[in-house]
Amino acid sequence: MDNYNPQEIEAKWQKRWEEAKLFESESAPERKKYYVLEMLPYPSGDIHMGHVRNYTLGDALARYKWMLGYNVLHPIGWDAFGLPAENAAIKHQRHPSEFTFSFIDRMRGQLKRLGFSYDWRREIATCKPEYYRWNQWFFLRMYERGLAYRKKSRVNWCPQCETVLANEQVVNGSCWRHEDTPVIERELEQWFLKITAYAERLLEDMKELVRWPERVLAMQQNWIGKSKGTFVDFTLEGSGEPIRVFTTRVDTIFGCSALLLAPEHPLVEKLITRSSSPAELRAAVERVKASAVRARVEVNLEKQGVFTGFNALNPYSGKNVPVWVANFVLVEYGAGAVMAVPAHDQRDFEFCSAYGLPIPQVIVPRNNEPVDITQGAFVEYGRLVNSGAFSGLTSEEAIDRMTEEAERKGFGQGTVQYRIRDWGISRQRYWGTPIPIIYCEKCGVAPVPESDLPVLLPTNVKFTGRGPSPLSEVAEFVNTRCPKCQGPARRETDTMDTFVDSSWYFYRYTDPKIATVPVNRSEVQYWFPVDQYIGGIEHAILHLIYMRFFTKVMQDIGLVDFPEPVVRLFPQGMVIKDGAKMSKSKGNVVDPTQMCARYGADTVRLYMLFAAPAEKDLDWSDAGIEGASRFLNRVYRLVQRHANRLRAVKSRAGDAIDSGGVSSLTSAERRLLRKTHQTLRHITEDIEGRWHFNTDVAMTMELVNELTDLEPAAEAGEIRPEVHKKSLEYLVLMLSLFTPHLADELWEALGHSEPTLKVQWPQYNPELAAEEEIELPVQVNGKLRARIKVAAGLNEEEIRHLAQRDEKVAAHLNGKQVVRVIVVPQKLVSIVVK
RNA sequence: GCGAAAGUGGCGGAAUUGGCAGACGCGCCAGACUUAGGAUCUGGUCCCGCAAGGGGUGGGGGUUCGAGUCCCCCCUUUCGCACCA
Repeated sequence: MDNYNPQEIEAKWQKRWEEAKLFESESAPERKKYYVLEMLPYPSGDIHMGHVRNYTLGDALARYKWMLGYNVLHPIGWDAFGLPAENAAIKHQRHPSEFTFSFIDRMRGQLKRLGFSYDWRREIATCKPEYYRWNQWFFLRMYERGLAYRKKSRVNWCPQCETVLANEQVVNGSCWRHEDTPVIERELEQWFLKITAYAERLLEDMKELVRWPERVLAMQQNWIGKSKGTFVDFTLEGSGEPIRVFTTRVDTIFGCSALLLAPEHPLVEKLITRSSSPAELRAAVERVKASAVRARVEVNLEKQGVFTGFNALNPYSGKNVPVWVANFVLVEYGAGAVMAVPAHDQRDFEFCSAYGLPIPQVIVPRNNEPVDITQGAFVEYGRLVNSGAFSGLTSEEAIDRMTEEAERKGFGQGTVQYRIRDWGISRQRYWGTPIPIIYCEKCGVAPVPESDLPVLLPTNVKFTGRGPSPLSEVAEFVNTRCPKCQGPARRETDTMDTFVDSSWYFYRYTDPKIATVPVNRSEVQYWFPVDQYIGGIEHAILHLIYMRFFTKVMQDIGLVDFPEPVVRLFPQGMVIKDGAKMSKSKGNVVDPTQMCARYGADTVRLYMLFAAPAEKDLDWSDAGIEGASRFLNRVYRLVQRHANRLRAVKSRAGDAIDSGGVSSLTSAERRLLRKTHQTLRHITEDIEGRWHFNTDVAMTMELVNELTDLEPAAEAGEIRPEVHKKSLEYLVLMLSLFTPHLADELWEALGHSEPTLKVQWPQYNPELAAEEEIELPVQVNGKLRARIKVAAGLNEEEIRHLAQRDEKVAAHLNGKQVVRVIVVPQKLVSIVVK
């Protein structure tokens, strides 16, 4: 018998699968479909273990659904635009597309070496004009609808990337790609997508996402950050100009002791001009502003502010409060100004304490317990005091009534505010989708006509890594004609954030070559929604919220007729080594390709599934993969030992043995079939539900142990060949989800000609899976005293007697009074004595 | 600081609804085969104890016949958010 040779087996089956076009699927309205989607990789050079884990999970699911008879769509592609290729271009003075396409070729080979069941005909690369022209198309549609707009804005700038970062790409004040590079702020004219217009729908439609993990929804909810409150207009003393503040606690407004403006608030400049000592005030405001900028990067910076010298009138109390500029007030949220209520807001408390402003209490606890507001703010709801006509109301009542009054008298209104900001997509980079906009001196901003798409990236570009965007230095690109007046004009030279690419790529897979529209409606109709999406938790907010946003826009422009693209989401854990994320700098990277060369793809895949539950982090262990390899060797030898003998035997499928003629089985056969069907039951139920593939693998190991233990019985004729073969076949079919090459090899050895993917997933037989004799533990006063063996169907009364008659149990009952006997069917017996 | 998740042998992890804690694998120990073993096979392996027995799921309390699982308090770790008014 030959030894298990994964290299040979895997090459053989990959070739056959490809020749048989095994993983290619077409829409077929009469067939039930299943769309398995995995997050597409960035072509960074090599597949890493995180990808392998992600794709191994998807592959097991896809294979399972195939065997159940579904028409399965299982595609892959490349998230091919992005900074690393451009940075490499700067370093090596070669074009980013060279790196990108050679990396794609290399990584495609690595994925193929792993034998994943992709329909490679559907492969896409987002950096190809055939793809990115549709990014431009989407941009134009959004522009028409006012969803794409330009504004001058303060942006996060990463000095390392030399580009703008979206808010969500800033992690703890640093660039998400460069942990040690703090972002700085810059003012730039930028393109934005109006995701805020969809805030409510993004929130509302979460109700449909019942198969998404709670924590992802919680993160998104937090990110959208809806809060209900009231706008209140204070009046600037002297000029009478209104100053609007936003508050969620209008009930506390009688306790307001100052009005605080963000340093960037437009009124600040006016107040400086009108000030009696403008120079001094300007300098002070600049200091506050500087500390505010720092505070956005650092944490817990001290609250600072400066009094402007002006007062404003509180429309409820009729009292004047001083107007300050404060470093912790955000200009872009709410109204850019807040009322400071130190007794009932902790931040205001800290601020007012620092500057000696009064701290009047206007809320008392409902139960009238005293609170000490000299130590900190009382922030809970309660009952109003010292609040004029509103005194005595509860906070809830007061918020409603006071908001009503503001609306009636015209100095404010109820409002809903969101934390989410519009999505800035401009990047001062080359390797991305050009934004299809032309600037004409006469006509202003003009969108590129749809018939002129795509706006192609020029190829003759210098990558210096310095100065403005590379595109702005390519005259042939920049200089163009205005689509309206045909006069000379300039092109937009910024490119799009690559999150645009990944917001709709999964639609393109359904018909990746269609040249007339971004997505083929009838194909989408058939394949959507995505039944299962698998990927890293790190995309919980960014990618997964942009993707939802895009689908809603697509719904509005009539491309699709549903609001949510993904039914089920599974975020898998990271692959780590020695407790840390794998990274080149730490030198703890394990290369999947090397592991394939050493152990074979099946071993790598099995280990990925076995080492940890799929949603948890997986700590790579060299000893662990050895174990997986050893197991597959055992399986190979086990099946091959019997293959010759059993090849011609017809396994008993669907006949008396399977359909419940349990009494016709020998006890060894029963034992074997029980384990077989228990394993099948476990795996079937687990894939449909929990996704603890580690326990599925463990169960197949137990089955292999059982098959090994029963070999003497098989040799002695206590297990008929057709039963033995049946069990081995089921083992192979179950393993085919995890280790498909080995499974197909063994399936062939057992005398079959078709690949396991074409075989129907077996159904477990509950009667065969059931235990006939159960070992019941017996507890006396909560302590385990004995185990009794009883027939599975025995009634409670008989069990009760058997338990008490047991020798060891009786010894503990001796001389005591039995108070209670609890029989839990199938589980245990608990006897309480006094 | 706020929010979420988690804490089980030497290690990765099982225990799906409150019911035999430690499945399965790694490691380790002993043995078999062997010129050899980083191959393979067999047996053992939570702790204390010769045993009977006792203890044990981060710590402390509680509910229950019975708690890894439920409740309260505390500790630790990871992740997310971090002046959002």
